[in-house]
Amino acid sequence: MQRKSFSGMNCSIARSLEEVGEWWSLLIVREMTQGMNRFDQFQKELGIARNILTARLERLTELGIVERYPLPDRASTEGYRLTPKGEDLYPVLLAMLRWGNRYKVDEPPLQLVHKSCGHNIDPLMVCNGCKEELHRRELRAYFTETAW
Amino acid sequence: MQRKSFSGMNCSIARSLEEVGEWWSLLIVREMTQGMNRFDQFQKELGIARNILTARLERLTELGIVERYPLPDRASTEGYRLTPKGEDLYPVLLAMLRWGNRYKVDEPPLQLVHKSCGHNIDPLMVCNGCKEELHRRELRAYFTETAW
DNA sequence: CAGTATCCTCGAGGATACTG
DNA sequence: CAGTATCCTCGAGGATACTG
Repeated sequence: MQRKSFSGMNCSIARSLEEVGEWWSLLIVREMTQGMNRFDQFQKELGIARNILTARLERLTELGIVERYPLPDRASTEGYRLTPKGEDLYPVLLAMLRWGNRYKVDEPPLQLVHKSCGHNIDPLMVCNGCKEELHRRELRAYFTETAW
Repeated sequence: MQRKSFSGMNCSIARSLEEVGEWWSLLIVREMTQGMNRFDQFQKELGIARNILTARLERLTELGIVERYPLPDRASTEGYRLTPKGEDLYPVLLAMLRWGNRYKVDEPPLQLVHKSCGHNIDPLMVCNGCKEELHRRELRAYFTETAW
């Protein structure tokens, strides 16, 4: 990103985008949530250029979103997997999945099932206090009015 | 995006990124959730180049995320605001805000308050059925295993 | 104030051949 | 199989002067 530094923007969303707001990053993370863990799997699955994949994996590793680990079956190589920080991107993926499903009627939306309760999932963003769904007008920012 | 078409990817996340996965788009949407509605406000607030802002607003409008509307106070010009489709990006912003707050300890995280219950919010992604927080291992995709 | 027009930079991404 | 190396394209983004 050749944009001027956005770290000074004091905005968590801008900072998040700085780390994973680039196309392939989130898709790689998605693959990892699906259990993909090897270079060629990502490459084949996503159709990404090999050099770019190398660069993305390096960056995600630097940022602590991805880590290497020894593959149990194949002694020679290491796989990639999400760190806790990476796992924590799951809600972002869910939110995007939901939105994408909702506004792309041309393709059948993918339905997710919650194993523990059996429910078809429409992921909901709720307040951890009252468990009510969050809507933007019901929120107030704590320190400033406009900066997130 | 000069990537080959990702519409064939059959992945809601990819399709979402296709629409708003570009840096400025989500930040513009964020500004709109904060009530910003005029060209120069976005430009000044975000520090985005004017021609780029024009392009982004056009694209967001084409995609049905943003719409024009007559400004009540100033008769001559129209403002920009989110459509329902645009408003529905709110959970995505919340998920990113949460993640950004969580992993950027150097800056004081912005706290959100839920007006209706007074709680400090840590937005939670829950199952709409059982209201339990969603974790990736508890989900099963309905049609295919790997495609989201 | 809300853009449009012009010109420029540069990095993200692609393609592909090669290597331990 | 997991990359690295090379070379290339092109569009996103910036800066800035101008206009109704």
